[in-house]
Amino acid sequence: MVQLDDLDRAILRLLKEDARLTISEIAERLNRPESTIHFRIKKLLERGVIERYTIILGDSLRPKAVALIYIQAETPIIEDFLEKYISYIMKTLSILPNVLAVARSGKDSVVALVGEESEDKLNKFIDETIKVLPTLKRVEVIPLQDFVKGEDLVGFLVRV
Amino acid sequence: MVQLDDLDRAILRLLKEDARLTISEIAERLNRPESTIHFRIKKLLERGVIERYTIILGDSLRPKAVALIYIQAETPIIEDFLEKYISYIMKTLSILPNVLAVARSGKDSVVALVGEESEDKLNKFIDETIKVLPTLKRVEVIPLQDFVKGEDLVGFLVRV
DNA sequence: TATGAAAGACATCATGT
DNA sequence: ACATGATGTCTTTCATA
Repeated sequence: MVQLDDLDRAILRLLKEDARLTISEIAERLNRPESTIHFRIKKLLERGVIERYTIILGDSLRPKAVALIYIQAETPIIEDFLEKYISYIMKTLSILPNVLAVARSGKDSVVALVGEESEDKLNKFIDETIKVLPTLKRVEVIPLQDFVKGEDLVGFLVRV
Repeated sequence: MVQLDDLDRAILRLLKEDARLTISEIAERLNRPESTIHFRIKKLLERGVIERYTIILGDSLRPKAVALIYIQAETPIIEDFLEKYISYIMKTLSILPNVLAVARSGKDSVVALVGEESEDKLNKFIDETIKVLPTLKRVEVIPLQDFVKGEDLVGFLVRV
C-alpha cells in the first residue's frame, strides 16, 4: 500500500526529530538537491504518509503523575445496554481535560491515560471522578513512571 | 513555574493543530502583528514550553493492532536482583521496533505499548517475543481498539 | 514586552535535462 | 530524478515606543 524508499524514510526520520528543518538543511544532510527534497515532502503529504505537523510541549506543562486506568463495565441484565454503558463511560472520560487518551479494550472495557500535577491529585481524581461513574464493575490503576521509550508521549498529548 | 497568557495559549493551540502555520497566518487569525507572534514563539521555545516540532505519520504506516502489555517481574530470592530484572526487561523491549513505548509501573512491573500489522502478528509477537523473556511472573494483554481521544498517539509514536 | 519596517532567507513553481 | 531560475512569501532582526 505504501511504497517508501530509503530517501523517503530518511526524510521522515529527520522531520520526526525536528519538523522545522528547512528543505535546504534536509537537502544538505542527505546530499540531495533541494528540488528533490521538496518534491518528496510534497508527495509524502499528498499520500498522507505525513498526516500533519505538530508540537510537543515541554516539562513545565506536563502532568507529573500519569497512570493508565483500566475500566471494566458492569454486565447489564439487558445485553444491549452494555454498548450504552461503554459509550457513556468513554464520552464522559473524553471530556475531562486531564484524561489524555481513551480507547476501548474488548467488549466490556475501556482504558484511559490520565495525568495530574501530583500523585495526590491523581489519586483524588481517580477516586472522586472516575470511580464514581455509574455502571463500573472494576477499576484498575496502573501508574506509569520512568518512560524508557516514547517518553514525550505526554508532551504530545497534553492540552493547553 | 510557567506563566502563559491567553495569547501564548492561543498560539500553542494553533501550532498543536498545525505546526506548519506560518507566523503571518497565526498573526492574522489572532489579530496581532507578525513581529509579536514571532517574539512569543521565540520565547516559548527558549523557555522550553514548546519542546520541539514533529510530524504525525498517517494510517498507512501505523500498526493496525495495538495493545498494552502489563508485565510483572518475578520476585527474586536476592532482593537486589529485581532491579536487574526490570531494567533488562525494559531495555530489551525498548530495542524492539514494534514496541512503541515502555514505562515502569511500580516496583516490579513494566508496561509496554506494542503494535503490529494485524491481530495475528501481534499475538504471535507477544507469545514468541515477550512471553519468553526470562524472569517474568505475569503478563497481561490489554488490546486497544477505537480510540476516542488521543487517536493519533500511534501515528506519533510509530517509527519509520 | 510590543510594534512596524526593511533585509534576507526560503518555499514554490515552471521549464528543461 | 535532478538542475536552474524567477517569484512571491515568510522569517528575522533591529530600532523605537
